[in-house]
Amino acid sequence: MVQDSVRVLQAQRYKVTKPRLQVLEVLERARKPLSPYDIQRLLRQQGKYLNHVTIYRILELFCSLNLAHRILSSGGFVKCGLGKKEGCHRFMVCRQCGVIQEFADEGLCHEENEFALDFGFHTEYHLSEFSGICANCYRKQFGQ
Amino acid sequence: MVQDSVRVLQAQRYKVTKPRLQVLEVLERARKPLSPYDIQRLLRQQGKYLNHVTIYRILELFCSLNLAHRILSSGGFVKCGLGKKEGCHRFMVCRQCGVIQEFADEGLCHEENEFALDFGFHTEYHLSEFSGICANCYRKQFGQ
DNA sequence: AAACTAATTGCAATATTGTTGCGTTTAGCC
DNA sequence: GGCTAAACGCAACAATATTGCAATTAGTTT
Repeated sequence: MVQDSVRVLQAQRYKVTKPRLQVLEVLERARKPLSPYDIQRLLRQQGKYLNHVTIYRILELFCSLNLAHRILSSGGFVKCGLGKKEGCHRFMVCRQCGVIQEFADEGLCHEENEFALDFGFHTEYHLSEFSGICANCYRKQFGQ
Repeated sequence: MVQDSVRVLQAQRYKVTKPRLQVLEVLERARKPLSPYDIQRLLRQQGKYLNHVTIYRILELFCSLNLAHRILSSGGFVKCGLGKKEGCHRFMVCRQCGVIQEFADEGLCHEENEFALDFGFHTEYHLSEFSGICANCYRKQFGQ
């Protein structure tokens, strides 16, 4: 999975540096929104040090390349699934375990746009975040 | 409109103070997302001074009473339309003039929940923000 | 209308988060 | 191995947010 992101970097002539790989790995493993300072803390626990400025800049780059995305409700960053269409990001955040899932659904996107258009609003970009209980936590809590 | 909010405060035995009224009025008039410090600046221009801590606390209260809502994409606060169902806030933010419109749509909410449920995700709360061009700006730009 | 009291506000100090400029290091290339 | 632009680290700073406590005030009671 990290390898996919590396290919995107290379394709755009961005250097594949140690800091960038480290941030990718942390995001990959977490599968939860991490703030820049979260990332710094996690790396420090592995004996690796990155300056926070570096982390900010790396995350900025990743977002611009759609390798990462910012979860707005918490401010944290998550690794993006690749190949998602721009303009429609849908995240489900489990309030119990914090795990996030990313989805793209053409149909729903279209309907949302139509809905807005009924009010004369021309949507260019929309984001939705669902907060609730993920399948895993639900099973644990209520049995299957 | 401010009067509606005042009634909510009174109903819950919260004091109707000068600072709270001032914040309500600023939010009411702006119809755009304002950060705590935006609010402080705007009030100062009217010769009124509020400590930023006070503003933070007032906004926290307003959000808990559903009198205000935080727009996540910008971090600003907007005055809520009253009587909206909890669990479904939908905002359209005009990227040109910044104006926001709030909507509640049962049908769309339901569909989004169903969509999530297909992935085993039990939605409790979801928020969407649409960014685009409002009816007004669209008309100005492209004629009616 | 004055006094009372709990809620609210202001203040000071501090913590957290985010940004900028510049010198040093390093990845990708020859 | 050396070259060079890109990337990183550092220092300083700016903006945003939080906490504890003393002073004030809204709403009530007398």
